[in-house]
Amino acid sequence: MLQPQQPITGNGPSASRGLGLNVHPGMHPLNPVHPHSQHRPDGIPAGLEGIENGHDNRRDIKDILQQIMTITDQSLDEAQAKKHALNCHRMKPALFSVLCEIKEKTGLYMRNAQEEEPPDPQLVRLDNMLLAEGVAGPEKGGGAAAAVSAATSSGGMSPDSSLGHSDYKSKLSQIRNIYHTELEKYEQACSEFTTHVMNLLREQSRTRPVSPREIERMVAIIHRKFSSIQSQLKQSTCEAVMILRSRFLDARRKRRNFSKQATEGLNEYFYSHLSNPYPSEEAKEELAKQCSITMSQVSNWFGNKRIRYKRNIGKFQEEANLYAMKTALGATQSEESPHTPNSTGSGSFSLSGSADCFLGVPPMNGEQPPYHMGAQTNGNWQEQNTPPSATSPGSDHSDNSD
DNA sequence: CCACATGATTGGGA
DNA sequence: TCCCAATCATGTGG
Repeated sequence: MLQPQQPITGNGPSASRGLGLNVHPGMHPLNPVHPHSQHRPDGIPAGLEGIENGHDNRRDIKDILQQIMTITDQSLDEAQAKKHALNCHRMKPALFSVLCEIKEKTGLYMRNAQEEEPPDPQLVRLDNMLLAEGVAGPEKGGGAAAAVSAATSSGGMSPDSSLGHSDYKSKLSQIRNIYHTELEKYEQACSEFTTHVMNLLREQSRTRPVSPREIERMVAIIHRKFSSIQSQLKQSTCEAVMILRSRFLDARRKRRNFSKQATEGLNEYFYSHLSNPYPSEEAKEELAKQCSITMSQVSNWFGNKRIRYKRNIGKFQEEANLYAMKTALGATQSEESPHTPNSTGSGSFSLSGSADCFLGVPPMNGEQPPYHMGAQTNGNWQEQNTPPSATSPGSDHSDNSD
């Protein structure tokens, strides 16, 4: 493609002697001038004897540039050879100084002002989450276990769910392993690529000015690129963990009925405070402790209970009677009831409790509802929506609204 | 498998 | 923030 009329395989001595930095003042890196301005005939070095004017000089440089530009089109061997030839070319120092000049003029040196990259908040979030889940960070095994135990304790699950735990843990460690191998791969690729680029730059620094700062900057750019890939890995790992979590730990999906004692305790409270079945914070806490469930579960339970009781009082008559009897028995047998006072401000729980229940529980059979729960429930908490009596065909609590 | 029970979630209101 | 009401999703008994 290019036909150099002159041997580009200039020998070392001729190169250093020819266009040596000290020969052509215009080419001195410390005092660079534009390449096209170097046409002084008296500056012609020994290597260019035979060429009389600057016109040929320009041709010379043009040739070199062309060779450089086309070097990528050639095969590796070819390019390698050409590279070597160019490196030894007598005009190389001149080119170098010109490049220095261009670089200085275009201010490339200065462009590294912004190098403090702010930490990506998204990445930080992912890192934190992976750390919290026990995927990232040191192998402590505490992450998964802690998460599981937290979920269990809050769910009030029975120990039989430990089966799910081991499954969860093994799946999590699987994710963890994949994550770490991938991460390692990325890191290795990153460092390989970095060293490669650094070597390249170092080599290029022979022909063009490359400051260490530039190398640093390039390394930083490479790291940024790789870290964006890494953040994708982290993102997908997070997603996998979330899916795993939701599958194994989502309380809703893994709903467990409360234990019999827990339900009993809750029902006891409910029916003994039927007039105002809204446990205070302290009462909820107490119930939660007593039933080994969380406070929000207590709240949920009471919310569900109230609405379902209200919706179909007839259906709950029997249950109400049962608990009324229970509390009544407890109250009569021991004046001091074992559980804590309610905090509804209604004074002594035992009294109010039994009162609540007794008021509306005359007979023992819940079949006929001759008594009206609504009557004794002075609280208006259930008076509003009795209209849809369709749900309770058997119960005649239609008049409980008064 | 079906119907019902039940704990949890959600959206709106006060 | 609590509660209600509706709804979801699972548990359970027949």
